[in-house]
Amino acid sequence: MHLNIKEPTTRNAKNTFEQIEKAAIKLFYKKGYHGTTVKDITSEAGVAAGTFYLYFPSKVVLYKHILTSFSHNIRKHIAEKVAQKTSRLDKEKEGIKAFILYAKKNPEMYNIIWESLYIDRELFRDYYESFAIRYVNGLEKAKRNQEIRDVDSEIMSFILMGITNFIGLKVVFDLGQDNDDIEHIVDGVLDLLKNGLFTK
Amino acid sequence: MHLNIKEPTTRNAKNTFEQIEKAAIKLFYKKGYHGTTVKDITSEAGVAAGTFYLYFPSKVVLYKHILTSFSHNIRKHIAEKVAQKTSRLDKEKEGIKAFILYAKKNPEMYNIIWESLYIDRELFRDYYESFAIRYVNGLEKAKRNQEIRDVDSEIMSFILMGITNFIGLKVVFDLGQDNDDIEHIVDGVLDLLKNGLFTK
DNA sequence: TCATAAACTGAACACTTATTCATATTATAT
DNA sequence: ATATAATATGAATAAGTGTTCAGTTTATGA
Repeated sequence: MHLNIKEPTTRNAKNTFEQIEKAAIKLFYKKGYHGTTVKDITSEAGVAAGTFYLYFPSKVVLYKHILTSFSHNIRKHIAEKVAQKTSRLDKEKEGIKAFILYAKKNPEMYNIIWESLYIDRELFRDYYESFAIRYVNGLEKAKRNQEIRDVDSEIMSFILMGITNFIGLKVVFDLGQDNDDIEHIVDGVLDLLKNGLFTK
Repeated sequence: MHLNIKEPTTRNAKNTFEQIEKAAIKLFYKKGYHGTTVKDITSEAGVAAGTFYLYFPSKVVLYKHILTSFSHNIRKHIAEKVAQKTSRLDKEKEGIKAFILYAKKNPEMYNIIWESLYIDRELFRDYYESFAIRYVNGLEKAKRNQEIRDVDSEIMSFILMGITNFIGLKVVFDLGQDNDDIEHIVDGVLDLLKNGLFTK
């Protein structure tokens, strides 16, 4: 996917570029993609409207650029954290924890990734489908090592993505209570993965 | 929440009203709220642009009306199905199944409910927070009956909502494979709730 | 120092779109 | 049958917004 973004060369230009990115992330989060005008972005960034088009050919390209960047960062962040652990249980725990902490620190991520469903449905599909594929690989490996039971990996990957996403949603939007005790929340998830929900 | 919708009285007017609703659901699903114009809706409904304003004071009010209606219907549908079962395990299974089947039959629901995050964040909050409260009540009762383990009900309710939502997402958007075998998918979820993920 | 390129400006343009309203048609009830 | 209310029309309006561009400022390198 070529976005035709003009990368800045000089230091000043790099700063302008970054100010525009930063302003857009802030505003897309706060007011959504459609609720944010190019004027809003350039004002927030402290530059003139025309400056926007020195770097980005259109508003939607800036959005895609930010989405791609977020998508990249969250994956990388989780992968790095998970790689430090050896057992699948520890990997799962670390992955969930990393996701939630990242979401808490970057609350914009949610709005921006989910909003892709209403801006470019293919991006949305790609994001979750490729995330799922990665997950399936990890689960298959764990199955071979007999660390996890003989589950349908693809279904399980969507289950696990659903859990982390909705727990993240709870934390980011502060739905319900006790959203500061991340350890407790992660333990709650791990408890289910270890012991199930029902009594025997 | 008063939407100031003018309910139609005569039979013909009722038909017009419904055509507008139907057209809007179709188009909001296909092109999103912002991608759909009032002209689009009235054309699809086969009426003139001005007719829209006989019934709805604005485009956003129509959206809220549809969202409220969907939100009502899905809850009622699940509640009815769940009420037929006695054990918590059967209730959970039936609830998940009902949600997925409803989502498959009404794929518009997803777009429309999730899009509320970008149209009226309070509606989004209310939807998930009240859904969670209902869930918590059910889980607390099951805990008292010792049908489920001593889990944090609120965390568990977001876990369960996340699972059903993302499994629904998979089915509706046909992500990955085997999205026609709903029984198999539901069994996959129940397997986790019964036995957890990890080997002992 | 000075020529050249890069970066920036902001008013103007072109287009879209939610909403209004004067007018016309259709249904209802007496 | 006819007055009245309900329903419908669609062109006009008014406001907003993504994008362009001619002109200006700033940085660079020889």
